[in-house]
Amino acid sequence: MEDGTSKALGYCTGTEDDEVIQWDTRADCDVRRILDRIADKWSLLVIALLDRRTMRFSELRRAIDGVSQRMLTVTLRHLERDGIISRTVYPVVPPRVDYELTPLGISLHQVIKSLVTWTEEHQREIAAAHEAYDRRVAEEERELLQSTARLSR
Amino acid sequence: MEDGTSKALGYCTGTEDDEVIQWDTRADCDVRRILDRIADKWSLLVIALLDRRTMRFSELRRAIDGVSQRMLTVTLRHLERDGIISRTVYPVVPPRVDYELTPLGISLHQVIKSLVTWTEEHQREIAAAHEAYDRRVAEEERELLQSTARLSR
DNA sequence: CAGAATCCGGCGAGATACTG
DNA sequence: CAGTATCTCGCCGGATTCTG
Repeated sequence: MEDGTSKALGYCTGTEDDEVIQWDTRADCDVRRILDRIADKWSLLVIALLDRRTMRFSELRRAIDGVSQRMLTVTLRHLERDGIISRTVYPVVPPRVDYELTPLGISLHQVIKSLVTWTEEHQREIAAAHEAYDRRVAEEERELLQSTARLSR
Repeated sequence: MEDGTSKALGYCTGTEDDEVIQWDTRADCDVRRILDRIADKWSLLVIALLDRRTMRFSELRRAIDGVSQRMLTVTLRHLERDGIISRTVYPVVPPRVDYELTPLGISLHQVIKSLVTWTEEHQREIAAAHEAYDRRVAEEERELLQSTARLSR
């Protein structure tokens, strides 16, 4: 846990050449953490769901449907540690735990939204790029096969 | 390769309940791809570096310093397939390959920048959250140990 | 120089079983 | 209900070796 933090710091402070790079390599340590968090398979879903209201563990589990209880726990712990969500335990039987976005989490959600918007706006371009790329690769493969056949005859 | 795409599509279209979730689960397929890309350990660096100018393979390799040639290749292929960067091969000896951001890549870089900005603006809050969380966990651990000791005596 | 191919070690994620 | 604990297995990423 703590050694992960220290390792990240060491890695970042260990940048010996500050010639070309300006904001990215330095920001790497912090940016990477956040990016890894929001790019995490489940974090996005959790943040999106909690944007509407506070939810219980099993509620999230059912809503996401596909997440293992372990990964949901891990995800929630990470988000909590980052201050993105808050966790409230009610000392009742049966146990009840509520999760909700913190102000920090809400502001993060705004940024994420803009990213999602960008993606939605450009998904056709990306899909087209995929097609073009795959077609080009297939074409090159065919040419390669033909030239090989030409050599062997 | 291609089965990955079909699998992702199948996974996404396989959402049977459209009750609570609105933009995220549907966007999951496309958003996830982009997020996985920009959250990828090296993609960010590549995009940031290419923002300034076109670069050769070995230039990127040297600039990033820490990336293996394999991962750089994989990263570049992914970005190329997504239409984020373009790859230009010059048929000369020794071989020369230039990489540069496409218009799509440039626009993505803008969005990423805003995310980085958010991160930079909130890194202190996040660090504080980390400290608070770790302190709280340590505290609970201590209490647990004390109650255990109390029981055993 | 710019990769492709291969092998391999670590760890992240799933499944299962157990607790308060 | 809301988790922990443990085990296993897949695959991701690094190192190495080989081409055009």
